[in-house]
Amino acid sequence: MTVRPEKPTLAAVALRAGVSAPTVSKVVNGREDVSPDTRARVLAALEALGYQSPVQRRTTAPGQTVVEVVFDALNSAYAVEILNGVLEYAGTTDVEVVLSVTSQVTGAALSAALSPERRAQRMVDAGRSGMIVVTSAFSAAQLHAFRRRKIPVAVIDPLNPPPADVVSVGATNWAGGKAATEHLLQLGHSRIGFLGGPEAAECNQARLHGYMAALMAKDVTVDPSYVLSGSFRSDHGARGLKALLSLAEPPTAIFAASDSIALGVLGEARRNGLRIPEDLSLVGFDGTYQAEESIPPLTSVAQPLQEMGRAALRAVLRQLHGEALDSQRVELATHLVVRESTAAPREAH
Amino acid sequence: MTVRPEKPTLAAVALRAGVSAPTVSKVVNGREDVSPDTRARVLAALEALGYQSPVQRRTTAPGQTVVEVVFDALNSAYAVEILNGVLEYAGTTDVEVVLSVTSQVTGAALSAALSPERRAQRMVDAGRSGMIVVTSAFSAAQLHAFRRRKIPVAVIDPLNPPPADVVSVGATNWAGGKAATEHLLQLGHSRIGFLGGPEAAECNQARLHGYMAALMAKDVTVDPSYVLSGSFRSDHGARGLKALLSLAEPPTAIFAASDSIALGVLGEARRNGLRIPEDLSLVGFDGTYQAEESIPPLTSVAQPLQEMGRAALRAVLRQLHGEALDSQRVELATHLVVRESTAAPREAH
DNA sequence: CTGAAAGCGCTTACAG
DNA sequence: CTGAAAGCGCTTACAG
Repeated sequence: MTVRPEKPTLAAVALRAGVSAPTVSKVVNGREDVSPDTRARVLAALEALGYQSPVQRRTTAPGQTVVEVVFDALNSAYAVEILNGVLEYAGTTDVEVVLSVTSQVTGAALSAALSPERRAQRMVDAGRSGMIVVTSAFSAAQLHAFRRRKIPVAVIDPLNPPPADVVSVGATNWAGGKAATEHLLQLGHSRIGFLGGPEAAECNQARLHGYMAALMAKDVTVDPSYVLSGSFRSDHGARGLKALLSLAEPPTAIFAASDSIALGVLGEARRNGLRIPEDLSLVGFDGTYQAEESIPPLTSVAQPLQEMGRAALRAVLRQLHGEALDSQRVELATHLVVRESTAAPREAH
Repeated sequence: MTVRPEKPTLAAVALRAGVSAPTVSKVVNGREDVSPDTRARVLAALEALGYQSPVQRRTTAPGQTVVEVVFDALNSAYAVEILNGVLEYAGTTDVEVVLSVTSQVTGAALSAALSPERRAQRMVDAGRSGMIVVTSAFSAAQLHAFRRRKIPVAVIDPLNPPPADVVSVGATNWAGGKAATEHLLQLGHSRIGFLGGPEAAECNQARLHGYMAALMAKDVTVDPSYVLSGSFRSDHGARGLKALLSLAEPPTAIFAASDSIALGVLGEARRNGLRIPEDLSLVGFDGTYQAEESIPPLTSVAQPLQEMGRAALRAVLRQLHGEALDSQRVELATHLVVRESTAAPREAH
């Protein structure tokens, strides 16, 4: 827990502020009968010594470790798998998991209204031992505010690049993107489309660059009209396929940067009478049960999502206990799982 | 919060136990130097007065409402939708959501070792304001222990019938089962199979009886070999279809008691070259995005899962605030959503 | 093992 | 407004 060893007392604050203990007590408890001048001096001393009133301390359960997991939304198998990993490790380490979701209308409005400092202070007051932030955009100022209050944070696949000193957990996205594309190249495809997630997301960029690296290694030129970033949701897959099919020379294979995107492609293909894999090969990313259970089962780059959840919690607990981290960046291996959505192109020679 | 108005002091406990305050202090703090006899008397007095040590009180954040949501497992769209409903309402009411899952190996072992009383006491010590139990089997003794400690509980679709005085939230399962079956009858099917969830689960029984009611209303005899209960997971759907197809006269339509079961049927049908809906009509239950995104999109009985989550939290908060409940049983409406997995049977006349 | 006494951190009631 | 004094709930150190 590495807290200030000597917990400051009311008397210590009083001494520093040059007032009596009862006066400090009044300020702490929000009484009115204190002169503005005295109040200011006491507040300064309170802040300087980091005093916590019994009521404040009450909200900080000592001994019990509470980690808040923040998702932008809990609407994908990807998110649920990560959560399950966190929960599993939390169960073995007696850690409480508080769950929150930022995309909720009211929640978002509320947190938007809070300054980074106030938000971080809220976490302290609520007794959070640490935080895991998944797929959300956190400002550097916010992450900094947490650090200043000694709340360990780990981010998983953040939507924006985190500051260098924040622990981040992810998968080998570049290698995964490369493996997916190489698989399609090996089958004989050369017109390969890429349907990506949010352009700013680092994990998406890595997948895109893996895709480009594989193409360039085979001297296949990257056709910019084949690359469509947007979101990890299935509607992007449906719209993306529509756009690709309207090209003069549509791709014969698609690498989708998430299984959800791939499922959107699958649905749109069906509506257009395109068979998969006969007319179009399709590779997804994530390797959730969605890939396994889809019809046809999806070739996909599997991420160890549960392991990522566990790794994030492990990193938070390590920081909390003042242990050294092996690395500020934990990167777990992806691997291509070939199922039935990929085959040689029809016009292959 | 309706807590005991006079919070009991160490001195009061000492008086009742006939010992001095320091002795009670030792017992509370787990010191060894107390005779077993004295310890027993003090513990009895502690229990009788409901004394909480400062450390215990510290874990009970006053003002902050913390609700624990307990799932047997977080492995279905059904569970995730309910959770999202809870989270959404929690966000608007400033309630903290602690998440736990009982099916985890370690977690299950741990809670199995705990007596109902100790488990309930843990919840009190951990400062839980209330609990929402989803699809889990809780013993009457456990639910009783919570009630004795004034922790409001709401159960959603419990695996075992809860005691009459426990608030339960569910959907109109009987009506939903009836609607699904009537839809198939109307299309001209008369050989309709039922693939159900756990036999003991009340929601499953209601769906089964709705199915039977619809058949009986049309004077269709219920063929017992057409009714296969088991689990809500997809593997039950795959095995169930296999079993039904091995019958001398297989059904021409199947009502699956969950979308996951239906997806299992879909996969197995595909492996057997059976087209849906041409060769076999299929109705699911739950109406999650899985039904919407499957190929073909699944006709399904939609449950208002998010609303169920919200209703459960609302019921917990009502009890917490000492407000009267409209009903011990909240039952929300289901409705049939017809998509593309149902059609008239081939040999219809 | 037990508890009278001292002490700690904080709050309350009130004199100035 | 301020703080000396009294008091509260609990713990600690130690005599018996």
